[in-house]
Amino acid sequence: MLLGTQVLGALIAESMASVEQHVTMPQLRVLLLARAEPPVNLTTVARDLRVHPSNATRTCDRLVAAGLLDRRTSERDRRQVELSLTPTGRRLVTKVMRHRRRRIRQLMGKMSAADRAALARSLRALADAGHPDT
Amino acid sequence: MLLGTQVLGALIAESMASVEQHVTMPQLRVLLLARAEPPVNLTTVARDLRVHPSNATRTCDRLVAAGLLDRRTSERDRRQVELSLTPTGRRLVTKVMRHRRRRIRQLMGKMSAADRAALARSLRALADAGHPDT
DNA sequence: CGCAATAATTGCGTAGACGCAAATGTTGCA
DNA sequence: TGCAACATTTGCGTCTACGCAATTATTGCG
Repeated sequence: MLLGTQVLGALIAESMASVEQHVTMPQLRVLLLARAEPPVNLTTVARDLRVHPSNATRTCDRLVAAGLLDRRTSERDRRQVELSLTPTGRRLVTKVMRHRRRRIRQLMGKMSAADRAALARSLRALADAGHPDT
Repeated sequence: MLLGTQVLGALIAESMASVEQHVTMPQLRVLLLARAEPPVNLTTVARDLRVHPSNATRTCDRLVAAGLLDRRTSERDRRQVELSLTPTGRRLVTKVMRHRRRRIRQLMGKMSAADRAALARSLRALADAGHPDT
């Protein structure tokens, strides 16, 4: 069990780290969050990353500066900001995910078709367990 | 598939990050490496972490300062160093792994027994695929 | 209206990770 | 022996992450 997560962990860490993608883990997490449920406000980001709001602000600063994230003040509540991906940001996330998918496929390629199918089923069950909503 | 890795990824990242354990990811990776095949030399660490040797040195500096790692010059080749865990370091790694095991068990607790068994089997197959030796 | 609560930002300080270049010590081979 | 190759370290500079305290802008309620 731990062995499996060891492999997956290393794999995910590697592709998530998005080595050549020029984004750090916290940055990628913000992008993923912004992609999942836009528009996101800063408090949500801070809560999700479990960091102080000031850090969330600065991480977003960098993403905005990098042209990956769009930050605008909300119409409904002008205290809040609305964060969403720019087209470039969307492309980058897609690229990172594709890279990750490729690595996973590469690893799984060494398994038998049956094992592969079983793994997919199991991970789906795990996903359902860990993320009941949606 | 990706969903599953998403869940596992978050989980692993969280427990690996070893939030309250006072070690960073690179540090933990060094400790795990040193535990897996001691004694490790610095070049190996640098290669494994894919960083410049100077960084490996400094990460080890911190671990030594923290009393988690033992660094001594090799007898056979006095250019090299031999890195190994101190008792404290060993205890810490054990603690981190136990924490991680607990989190995994907690998550898997929400799955049916059958799903759980299937997942364990699949991950073992994955581990074998990604790590044929041993 | 006035004021407390809320959202975000900014200034400030700290720590870790990282790369590069230069320096040091050690080994092994011509 | 002498020198090139190797292992590690040190000095230096940069970047990101992070927390805390103080500040600004905005909202909503008594």
